[in-house]
Amino acid sequence: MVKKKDLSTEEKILVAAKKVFVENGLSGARMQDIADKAEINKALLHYYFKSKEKLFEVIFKEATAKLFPKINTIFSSDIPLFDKIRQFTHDYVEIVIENPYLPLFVLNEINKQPHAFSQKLFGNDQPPVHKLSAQIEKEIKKGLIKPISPAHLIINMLSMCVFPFVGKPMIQLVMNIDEIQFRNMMEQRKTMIADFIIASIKK
Amino acid sequence: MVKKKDLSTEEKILVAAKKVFVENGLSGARMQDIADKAEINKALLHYYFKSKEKLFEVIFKEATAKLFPKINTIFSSDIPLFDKIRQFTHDYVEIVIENPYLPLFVLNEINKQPHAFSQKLFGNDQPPVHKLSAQIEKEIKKGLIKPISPAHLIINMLSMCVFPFVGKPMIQLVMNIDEIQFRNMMEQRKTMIADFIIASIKK
DNA sequence: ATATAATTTAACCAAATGGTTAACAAAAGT
DNA sequence: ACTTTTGTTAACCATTTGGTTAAATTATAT
Repeated sequence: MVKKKDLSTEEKILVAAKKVFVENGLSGARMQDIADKAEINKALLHYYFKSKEKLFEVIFKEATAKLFPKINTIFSSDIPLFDKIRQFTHDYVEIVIENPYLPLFVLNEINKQPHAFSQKLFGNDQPPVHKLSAQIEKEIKKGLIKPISPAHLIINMLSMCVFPFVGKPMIQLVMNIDEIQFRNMMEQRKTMIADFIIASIKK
Repeated sequence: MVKKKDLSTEEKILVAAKKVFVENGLSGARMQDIADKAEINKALLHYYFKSKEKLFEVIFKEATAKLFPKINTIFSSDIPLFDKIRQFTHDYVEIVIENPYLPLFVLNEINKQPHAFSQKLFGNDQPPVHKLSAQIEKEIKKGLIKPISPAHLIINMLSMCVFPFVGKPMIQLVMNIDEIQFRNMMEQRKTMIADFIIASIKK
């Protein structure tokens, strides 16, 4: 457990802000709440980060920086399809296990301002789905996997990786499981998702 | 297109409130905004629904009433497993296509207050997963499908049904598709998800 | 030591926000 | 006709909230 006393004021603010923003969203977060959690005066927040929006942007960028580059890298890497599926699902679930509240937070904000976000995340580059899509198409043509729309396959994969975290409280409710059981299940999903997908598409 | 003039004041409020709450969440929604959209005075909101929270609760209940009872019914119905999977995924995707913004809205609020929500939704009854779980276990023992944890299978199914809507703007961004293309894909998923699952688990 | 820059705080402010009040209008009972 | 209930509004209020200011304290450089 890291004690806040060991951190610089700026770090303390970031730790506190992350928690408050992720729990409450942009509009639900209170600057006073962040200040209290960071054990500083509210004016200091504005001294370090000019406004609520500016502070939020820092937190949000940190969050997306964790969640997106990995997709990019693996999607466009040069390994065989099944390996790619195994690696992506494993690594992605691992990332999200370490940051279980980020997906819902990020998805919310993308929903609220898709345009602003698109530019920020991808700039002028094309998102990296095409390479993976092409790879899937090629495997189908070669007769190595069953026919399936690449878009759907990718959506399925992403869904099974991310959704359990977005729907965590609901899943815990419906399935009546506690934190530890949930965590264990997510650990299992690191390999289970790939097995499930590959079983479905391999000939 | 239904004109608001034809609706009673209460209905006008509900229509407006649903839109504002679903778009902005509880904390992000403004009572004035709802009043404006319903073309009434703000005080009337408090005349019909005592407070913001009360109004929210009505909207929220309406939303969950759409999303949850279906799960219940199908999960505990007495049809063969594959039929059940086909029916659930089809019906559920259909419901969510008609209400694409409800899942994110509902998941957010469950996240913010899981306890209050649990009681409201299920009361004292057990959630209805057990029957489906048992059915899956039985099929595995009979050797009709490959071994898989029922919990994971159910989570996978739910993920593929719901996530595309929760992550809609992100998916549109990453895959570079417009509203119509997205809608078409979701239509396809009514049958595709079941095919995908069954292909994975059948022997 | 002294001047300069970086941190930190208490007090304050304007705008936004949920909610109330009192008066008025329309509808429904009698 | 008139009394009561229901529906509607403008004006107002208290609180919350993001943000500012000016002064004080601490660290840093000269």
